[in-house]
Amino acid sequence: MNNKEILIKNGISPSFQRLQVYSYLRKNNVHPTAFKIYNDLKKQIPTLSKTTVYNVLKLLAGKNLIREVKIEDNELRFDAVLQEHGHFKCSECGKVTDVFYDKEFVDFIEKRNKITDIQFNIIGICENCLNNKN
Amino acid sequence: MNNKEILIKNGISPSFQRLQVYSYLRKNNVHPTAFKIYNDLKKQIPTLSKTTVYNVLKLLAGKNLIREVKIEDNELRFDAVLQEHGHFKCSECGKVTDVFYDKEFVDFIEKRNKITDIQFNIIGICENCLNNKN
DNA sequence: TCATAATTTATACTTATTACAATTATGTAA
DNA sequence: TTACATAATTGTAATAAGTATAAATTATGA
Repeated sequence: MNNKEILIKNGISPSFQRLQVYSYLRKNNVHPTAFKIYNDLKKQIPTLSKTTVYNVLKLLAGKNLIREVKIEDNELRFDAVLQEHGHFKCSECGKVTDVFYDKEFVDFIEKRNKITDIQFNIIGICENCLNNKN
Repeated sequence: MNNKEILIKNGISPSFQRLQVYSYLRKNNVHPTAFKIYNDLKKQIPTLSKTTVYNVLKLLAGKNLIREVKIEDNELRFDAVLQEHGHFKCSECGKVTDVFYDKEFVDFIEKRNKITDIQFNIIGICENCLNNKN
């Protein structure tokens, strides 16, 4: 199923801009901010508006096609990998990588509460940056 | 060791405002936002400035006496419970409660990377709100 | 008491996100 | 095809959290 079909299946009419934003997120799996998405896509779509990007992101997140990722203040990032996982952000190089964790204790919480979102973010310095320092 | 002594021990001169903010966080373990702290304390300290609250919070966080907790956009919350744990925020009543989790896989990550902060936030509907609905 | 440093305060600024109204595109019935 | 209704996009202005800055106040120590 391609990106266009996924949008349609989720009740989103696949306009050009929506398809571009969604495709960008699925291709560039780097947890970009809204501004980065806007900035990168503007090269291909010069008329693109920042509001559109925010609208589309909100729409996609509402349909659970992407996930909002909150790591640092003033930057909401987005992720098209839906499998349950956390994130590690290197405070040196800024890269955000995925961290997959055991579901056991999440299941425990889920027994009594209704979970709608999990944000698991680890901030630190990655192996690569640690080595480059010495 | 009382709050004043803790501040001194961590190299923070215990001014009235600093002591008030720190004591507030230790007493009111509800993960308040900076604005809530400011608003509540202003009743006792009418001259209190928002900037002071932000300054003190930053100072305390820098000395690891409190932890910044990022759960939803546009609201940075603060926590004086330093034991490693996550948070569950009920999207109905807004309450934030603590969730303690197994350290095993964090240790795994720590073997190769340097961890400076962990943000583990679960958003959902709490038992209480689920029951009240029916 | 006075000088100096530390702290607090008020104001202005930055920046991510949202609200809103105007414009443009799209799909359908005549 | 045309006209119209609806949906989508755009640009601008507003909102609000957090920060920078500098002035004012307070504390400290000789």
